[in-house]
Amino acid sequence: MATIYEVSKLAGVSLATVSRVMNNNARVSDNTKKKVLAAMQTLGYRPNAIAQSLASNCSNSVGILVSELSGAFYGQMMSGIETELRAAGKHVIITTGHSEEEKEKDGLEFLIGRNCDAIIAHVEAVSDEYIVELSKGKTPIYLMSRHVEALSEKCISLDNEHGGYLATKSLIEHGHSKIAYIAGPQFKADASNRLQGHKRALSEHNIAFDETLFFIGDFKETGGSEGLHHLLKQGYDFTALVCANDEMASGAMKYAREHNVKLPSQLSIIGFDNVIFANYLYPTLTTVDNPVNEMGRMAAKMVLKEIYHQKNIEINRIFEPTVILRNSIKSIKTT
Amino acid sequence: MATIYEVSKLAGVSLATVSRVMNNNARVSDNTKKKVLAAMQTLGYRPNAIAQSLASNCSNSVGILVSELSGAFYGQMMSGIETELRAAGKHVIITTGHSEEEKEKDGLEFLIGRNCDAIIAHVEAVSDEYIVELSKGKTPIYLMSRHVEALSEKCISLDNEHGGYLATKSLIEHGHSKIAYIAGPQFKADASNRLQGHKRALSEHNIAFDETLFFIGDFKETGGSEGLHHLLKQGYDFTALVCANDEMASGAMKYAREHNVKLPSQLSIIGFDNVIFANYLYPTLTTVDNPVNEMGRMAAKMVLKEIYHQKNIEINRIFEPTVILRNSIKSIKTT
DNA sequence: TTGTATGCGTTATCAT
DNA sequence: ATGATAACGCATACAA
Repeated sequence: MATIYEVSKLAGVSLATVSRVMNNNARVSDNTKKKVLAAMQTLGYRPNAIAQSLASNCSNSVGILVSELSGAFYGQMMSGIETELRAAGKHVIITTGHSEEEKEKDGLEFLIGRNCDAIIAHVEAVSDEYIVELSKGKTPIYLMSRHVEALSEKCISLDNEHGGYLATKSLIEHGHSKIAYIAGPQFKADASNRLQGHKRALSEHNIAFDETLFFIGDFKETGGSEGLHHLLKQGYDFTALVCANDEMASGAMKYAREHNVKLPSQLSIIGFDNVIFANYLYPTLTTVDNPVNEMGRMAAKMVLKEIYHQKNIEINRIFEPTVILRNSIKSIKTT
Repeated sequence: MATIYEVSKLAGVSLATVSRVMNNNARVSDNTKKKVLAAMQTLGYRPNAIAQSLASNCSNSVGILVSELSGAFYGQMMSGIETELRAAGKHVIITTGHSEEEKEKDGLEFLIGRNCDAIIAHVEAVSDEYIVELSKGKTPIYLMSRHVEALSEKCISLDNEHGGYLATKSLIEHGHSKIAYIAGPQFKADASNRLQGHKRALSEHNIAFDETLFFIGDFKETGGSEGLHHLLKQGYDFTALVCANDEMASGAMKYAREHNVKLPSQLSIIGFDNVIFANYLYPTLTTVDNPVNEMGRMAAKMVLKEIYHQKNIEINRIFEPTVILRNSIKSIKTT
């Protein structure tokens, strides 16, 4: 690996001059510039980003922390962030938190230690206080899908409560009143907010929340199948099911088919997130759109504007969920 | 951000001593160790990974390059790599190549510039020569799903040709002989190898390859629906369809349903990759298992063994595809 | 066991 | 316009 020193020697100039042509921020005569460029070429010189970062205290890279690297939801989010940043010549350093407090902290600190110019995090296990404390450091932290009051201008979130409300309301408007619910892990704010919305829709239509029609899953396919298994085993009847995300909905749909529950004639299902494959399930899944990809792009735009000082960027911090009607809900006659 | 210098001052020792307790590789008296630890505590000291990396020429992090951050395939791969590495206390720096030569090079050089101890890459657009050249640098490069002769001991790959062969053979064994094929982008080695396998299975059973039953898609859902649209439009008849990956299979399945082609009675479909949701489609998708997650883990193990010198690790560089029989293939009578 | 001094590859602040 | 030289925060060979 050639260093800037070797380049300077070959070009017959000083270190400083080489550095100048690299960052072309200062005047360098065309002649010497040419010599330096040539030297770089023949040596196959590549700047050492680490050294640049240490000296300039700027890494031109932003850290991303997500819970998992797999899963359509996180994929869309990362993809949105990266697309926008990459277009601006910035790089992304991704790591994971696995929804565990220690790992999230570890990941966050790793990112800070790597001198990221900013961090975009989707954290679920660490406390608000911890985040606020960390935000006092030199690395700005932006939060995805989470609202922390003290950091509200750095938070991008979906109105999950409203989404949960819409999902259940949609079922009610199709004539359903016996509605089961498979929730996500309640320590996740997304999950608990969606559930709150569900309860609001219920009470607004004078339907009592029924504990026996309720199950807490893991936000994965298995959570959906286990949930439906549990609900069916109870023997209580219900005509509709809300799943707090699409993965669980797909698991429930599969379980239903395997146990001869006709979809949607015997059971209507609505999911949440509108991940890509929701549209490829059978029946195609009616769900609540969660524009994660756009939210990711927006997070990226925020750091582009606030950290890298790009102009003419419109910011929007709250995203609204919308119901995507497909074929997994059947209308039933109201008596 | 407190530095090692401030810690040393507060603890009343030298820089070197602080450094020693951090890396606890040299003997330090319990007493002074305690003092240093205490000083770190009260200052909330966090080592600057950048500086460590510059000084030690080791970053304890490995770079990953994938084409896309979204998509079940890449998700499984990244996840496998990260799981294994994280368990060993190493971090991962992920970036993308978007299947474009310039971006892949850019990503690779970014990773090298960040001083990664090794790189695990899934590159599709850069040439073998470029990779070989890059491998002569100080950063070892491991290749996922790609075989480069000169670097064969650093390549982890699936026998895609065999997989393609198995897929078509499976259809043939179910009595099909009119078999259409929706391929992936042919500049991708995976895609072209799978196609080769398909042709081999065909010729082995004396079935001529028919250009009219062939379409090249984009490895995404849209490729599958466009492909089936194209094939159906031709008016030629076929009873079975091989899709070079599951996303395209799901797209084709959706298109089939929308155009009243009964699955699997009128059309049998087999996919490739066995991504998670293949098991949640309807009918559940018969496909060729591509153990990307395990392959990711294996790549991680290779760097753990060869770069970080961990012992007792078994290495396996070639993975075999297997057919996962589900419900998307119908047996038909052979005349 | 502990401290001193030097180097890692850049950027940046001075001069010239 | 260009060249010395001091940071940047840490690791490490060498001394003590």
